[in-house]
Amino acid sequence: MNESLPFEPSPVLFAEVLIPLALPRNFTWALPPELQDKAMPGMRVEVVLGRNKKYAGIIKKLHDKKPAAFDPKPVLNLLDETPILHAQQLLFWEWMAHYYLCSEGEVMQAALPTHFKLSSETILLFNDAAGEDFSHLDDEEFVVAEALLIKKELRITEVQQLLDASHVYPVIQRLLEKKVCLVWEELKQTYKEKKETFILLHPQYNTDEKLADLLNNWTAKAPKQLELLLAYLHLEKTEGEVTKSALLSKSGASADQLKGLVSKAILLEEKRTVDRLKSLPANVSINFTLTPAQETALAQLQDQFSQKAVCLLQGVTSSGKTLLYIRLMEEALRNGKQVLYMLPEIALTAQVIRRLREHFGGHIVIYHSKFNANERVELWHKVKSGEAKIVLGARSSVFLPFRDLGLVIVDEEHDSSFKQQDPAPRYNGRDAAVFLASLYQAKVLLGSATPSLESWYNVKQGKYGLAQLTERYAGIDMPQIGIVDTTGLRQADKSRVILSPALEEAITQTLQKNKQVILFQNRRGYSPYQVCQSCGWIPHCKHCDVSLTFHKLHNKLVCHYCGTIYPPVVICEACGNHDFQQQNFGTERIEESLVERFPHAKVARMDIDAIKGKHAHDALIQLFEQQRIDILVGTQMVVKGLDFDHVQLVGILDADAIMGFADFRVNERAFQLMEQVSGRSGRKGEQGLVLVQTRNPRHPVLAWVKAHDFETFAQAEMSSRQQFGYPPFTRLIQLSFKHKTADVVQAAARQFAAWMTPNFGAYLVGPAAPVVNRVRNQYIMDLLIKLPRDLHLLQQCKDQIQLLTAHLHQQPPFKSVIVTPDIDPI
DNA sequence: AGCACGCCGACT
DNA sequence: GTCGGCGTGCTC
Repeated sequence: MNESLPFEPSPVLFAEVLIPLALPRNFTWALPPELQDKAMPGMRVEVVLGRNKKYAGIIKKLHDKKPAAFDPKPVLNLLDETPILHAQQLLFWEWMAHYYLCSEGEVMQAALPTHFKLSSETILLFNDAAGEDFSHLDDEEFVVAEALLIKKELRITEVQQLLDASHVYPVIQRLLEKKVCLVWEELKQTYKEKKETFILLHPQYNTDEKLADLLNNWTAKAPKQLELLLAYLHLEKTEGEVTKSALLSKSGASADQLKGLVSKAILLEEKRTVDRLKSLPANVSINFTLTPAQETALAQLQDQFSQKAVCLLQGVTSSGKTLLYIRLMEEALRNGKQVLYMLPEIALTAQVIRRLREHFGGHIVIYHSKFNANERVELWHKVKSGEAKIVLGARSSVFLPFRDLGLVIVDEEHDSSFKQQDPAPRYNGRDAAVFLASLYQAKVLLGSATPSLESWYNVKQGKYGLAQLTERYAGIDMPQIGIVDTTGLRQADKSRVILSPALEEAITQTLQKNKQVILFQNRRGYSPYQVCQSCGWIPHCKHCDVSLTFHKLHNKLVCHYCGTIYPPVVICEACGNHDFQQQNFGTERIEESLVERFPHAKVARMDIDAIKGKHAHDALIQLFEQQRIDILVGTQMVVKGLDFDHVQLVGILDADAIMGFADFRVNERAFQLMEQVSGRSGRKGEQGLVLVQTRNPRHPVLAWVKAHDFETFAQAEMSSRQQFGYPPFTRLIQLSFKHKTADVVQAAARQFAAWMTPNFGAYLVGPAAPVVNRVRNQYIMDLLIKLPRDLHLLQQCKDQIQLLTAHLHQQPPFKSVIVTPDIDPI
């Protein structure tokens, strides 16, 4: 019966496991017989890596090929009974690691909620073999040894409580040497279900009669308890169920009074597991009609989706793109599919959420950076089971384990915040979403008023479908744009002008009409700093090649690159003078001068410094919506995801700061930004006005913005991109080399470039030192590669980069040079 | 990412 | 003479 047949599948013996680390390749563990028929890809396993470090890894593959080069260690445990993700996630992670040149472990690290990752905790075990003779121990060692003898094991935190927390490690070290104890690592499950105590009426009063009996015969004693009981009965009637905390806070009773009722067996306490994500009724209400223009666009999209996986919806600001999204989402829902709606984090405002909740209620879940780890685990499960139908989230929501994804919407698709900059994986959420969708045969809708040139190119190539909305909703005109030439204008103190007379006049008029004003200030290059009045010296960071930003609120200097905080400078390091001034050209300074000039207007500031936490942001938006603020000054935040009905005037205070960057995307960014900003002006009722202050009024971008002419802009920009060999006509890869010695990075980068030259010499730019050439005491060199659009060449180049990086690390002088590839840098 | 091993400087 | 710094390499 059980003889082995020649074609019988061999038993699965090994598991390729992903570990949340930047390992160069995936590792393999052996599955002990008792786990072999339970293990499945996507389940977490407990494994030991190295001496005794434990990790929760994820099984990627099961196989029976014994590795030749090493003897795999055994998997200790299966941590899940069912996989925590779908097969698509593993494929998605693999693609991302390959495409963005990082390890699958790094992708896993970014993808999984922290509580799935489990941290290991060091445990001290008593070594029975050492015996109980502690005479050779000093006082502190003795204390720990005694405790260990009794408890047999201690965690580090417990040892810290036993001793003076400052020096537990040396003591543990000595105990280890004297063999009194052993260490072991234990995996700690950090996800905790949320429990809440509910209050119930004791079953002995389960009929009205018995209850009435109890109330009628209440003794004169304990009137407070009677009061509490009545409060309970009221709450129970109105809310259905009563939690302990709600009862106590609403009745104002004390915990002791409740305890009294419980001990008399009148009320009962019961602990129940509850859901952290409050659920709303899950009904769909689509109760609006589309304009003819919207209907046409919707039909176009539906038509194109029959042939194309990705469509672009280009619609001018307030053309009602969201209504089309809602229609498509509803359609996906009707087909039993899930929807991922991605937008830039900063645009994920209460206003946007409220608007979608109106239509989809409890079908929508939100995923953003303010979520805590426990909430993320619960959301993960809801998405995996398919219970959550629509996910509204930022970049990282592409990692959620969709069961049956039917539609992905990437709103504000051009936004650069979809690209993750710092820790690997340096992925673009929009592009990753397109790939993810392909795994589910789902459709992707990219939406923007000012599409990225990459997406526009894909439309022109026929790869993406297109629908356009060229007029604003409800027949509002596009705002009128005025260019204010500030050349020659100077403030009394000779500093650059903040408010031109023209803008001041426009503000006055707008305020007179009881309308609101938004003033936009690009933050870059406008951070407050300290400067010596005698010699112009500016304090710099000790570890980075940047000047320090002055934070007025905390009266501190801060390095925005490494985060180091310094006290304000009093003595100039260059000339010894004591004459320091704070230059603050930021929104703060603008706010000050507005208050001065418009003393009766209510002015508020919205930037990272003024907004602490999401709630302050939402609160400020509400105040502005309710017209309790007249003038709102801010950075990017004021233009994303917000619609205000009474804004009549938008001022762009310094367009030169937007247009003056030395980077090939300046024009694209400038156009996008100004178009987005001006879109805030003129909603209900009349046409809005936008005033752009510049010293370069003939800049071509301004003309396109003035005409709201995306297509002409795109055409012009495309031809210059083509001419200079930039995306979308090429693919970029940026390599950063970092090392603590300037000469070493330089040599390494040059060496690397020299090795690349035979195959890719024509495409290299640099190596060169970036503008900020030292961060955290590491010198930096950048090498840019501009590849023609050719998938084979791209792959070849990536392979070559990985090979040469390994090769570089074999050269003794370059061993510790860090090489970071950035694919499709922004 | 940890962690151990190993080779050079500032102390008992 | 030793303690300890961190540079380097390895972990299935």
